[in-house]
Amino acid sequence: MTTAMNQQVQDHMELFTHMYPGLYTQAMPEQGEAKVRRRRKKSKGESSSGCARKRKLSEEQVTHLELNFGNEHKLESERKDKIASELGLDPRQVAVWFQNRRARWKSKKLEEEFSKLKIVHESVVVEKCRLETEVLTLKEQLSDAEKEIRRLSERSDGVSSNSPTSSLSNAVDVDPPFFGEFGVVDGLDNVFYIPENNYVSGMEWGYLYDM
DNA sequence: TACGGAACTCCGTTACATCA
DNA sequence: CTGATGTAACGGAGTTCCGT
Repeated sequence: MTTAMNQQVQDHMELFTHMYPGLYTQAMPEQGEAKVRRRRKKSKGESSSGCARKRKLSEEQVTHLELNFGNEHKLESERKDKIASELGLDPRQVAVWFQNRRARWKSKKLEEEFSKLKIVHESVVVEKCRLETEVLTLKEQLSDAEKEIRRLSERSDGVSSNSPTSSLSNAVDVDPPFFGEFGVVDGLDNVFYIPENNYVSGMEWGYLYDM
């Protein structure tokens, strides 16, 4: 359909609304009838049998409603009547539009919230994987370190005066261990290992020594 | 204070229009 | 023609407010 035709149809519809303001509410019961309302039934061929119905609001009406919705999502009675009279709609239509708009807004908001949470969840999963890998690596290193300690202590059994422990300890007192080396603070109970792929900054190194 | 009714909300659903 | 999608409108249940 062309734009001109669209405009023509819209104009026609607007005129129609002004001429028959009650048309779209004819199926709506009065407030007192609320409790005896029945489920709507299919109305096959209703539109083709001369009983014209306007299903879509005009662009102008929607724009005006959107503007009002942007200001305030809730709709007080006075405001509803005002908007309805401004747009030539039934107040009930305005109320229904706001209700549906709130529902759309809510579901959109939920979708956005879901997307955000999904991103956070994905990054947490990645971090968890990384930490699990790190734990495995550290366990391996710990096992190696324990083996090395055992080996050194076995060797030191014969040479007590010049033990590797004391020499390692002396080395630590002078220089921090290079990456991939063992360090010892206050004896064998505090042997630690600096992996080659682990960056330890000067500050962190200081904390290690403060332990 | 308790109660009933009007008027509102939300949720789920239905009916219809439109489009690919 | 048909299925998917968007949206106006409905039905029901719950809540709030107000008069009696």
